[in-house]
Amino acid sequence: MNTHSDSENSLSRMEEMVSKLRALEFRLTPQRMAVLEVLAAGEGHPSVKEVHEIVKRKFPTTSIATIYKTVNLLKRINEILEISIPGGSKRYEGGKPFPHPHVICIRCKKVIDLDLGPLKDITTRIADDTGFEIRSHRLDFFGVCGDCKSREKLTQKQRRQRHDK
Amino acid sequence: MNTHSDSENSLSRMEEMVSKLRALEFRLTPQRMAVLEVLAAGEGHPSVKEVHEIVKRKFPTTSIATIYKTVNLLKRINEILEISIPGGSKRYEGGKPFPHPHVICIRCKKVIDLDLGPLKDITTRIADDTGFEIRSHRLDFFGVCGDCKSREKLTQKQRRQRHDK
DNA sequence: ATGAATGCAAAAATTTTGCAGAGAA
DNA sequence: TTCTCTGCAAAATTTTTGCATTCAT
Repeated sequence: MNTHSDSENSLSRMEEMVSKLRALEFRLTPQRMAVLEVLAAGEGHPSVKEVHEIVKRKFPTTSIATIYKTVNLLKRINEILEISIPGGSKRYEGGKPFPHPHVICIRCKKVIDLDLGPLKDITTRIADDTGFEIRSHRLDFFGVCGDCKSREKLTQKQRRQRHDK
Repeated sequence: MNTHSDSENSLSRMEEMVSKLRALEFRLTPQRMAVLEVLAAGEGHPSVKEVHEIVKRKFPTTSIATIYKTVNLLKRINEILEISIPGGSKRYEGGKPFPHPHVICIRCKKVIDLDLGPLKDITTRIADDTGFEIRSHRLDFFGVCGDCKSREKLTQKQRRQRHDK
């Protein structure tokens, strides 16, 4: 683990986000800062609802519309990454706002970052082949995480026992 | 192009889907068959709404709920692939019901299939690294297609002219 | 002071669900 | 005949939008 560089990272992500907003002359309201803090912390991959819950602890009157507006703003200026989860709501990631692969549990919707090399070669080839101007990509793997696998085995065992009776 | 093998492909996809449904003892209603036909044809990547439009031509009273139910059934038994489009509704593909890469236009939401090799090696490594049992993946590239690029250039030119006046 | 952001409520958009009746097996 | 599927309407989700008010700059 590397807690030190993690907090360094969140600090700098916070600074980066704030600079970008300032540079583009967006206003730094308390609610907006609170959203930034949640996403810059880089802990997990929260949904809008989860961000809202956390922000409301500090500013209880914060509306979900404000969270949506802020998250969409941050997405538009490429300061957060949006991850769509089949069968779940969208998740947001401020720690690494560039495309990178994930592993997603189809049971508990847990999201884990992966670190493969960049797909630059493939991207270039695809641009050449299709005439698209490629701007981003997503590479996500879906499966069942260790925890949910154990739970499934338990359930199977229970089911078998029930049948055996 | 290869129209012959295309229609062969849709024929066999249709047969495959029907067999699968029969094997699992689902009923082959006219509405269900119509949905199958649309998706087995493998033309494009229609949304539920688009499938509904087409099915209604033959069976005008078909409800959108039936389309949702059928599409979700086909997804569950792995006979169609679901593609989530950021800023758009989900799309479905019956021609190639296994994970494969796409290029998606972020302007007009056009979807094009790609044919890269399988990601088997990567998948195995990820399973080993994360303890996940990997069941599927998605690899999609986002960009602006040739058509939309031309349109954007036109708009830019118009904008420039307006400013130059 | 000025214009942008907030909060609220209403509206959209998408998908799911319950249930009575129709129809495939 | 039986049990699944359909169609309809209602509900649940998720996200967007309009507008008066507040507030950052």
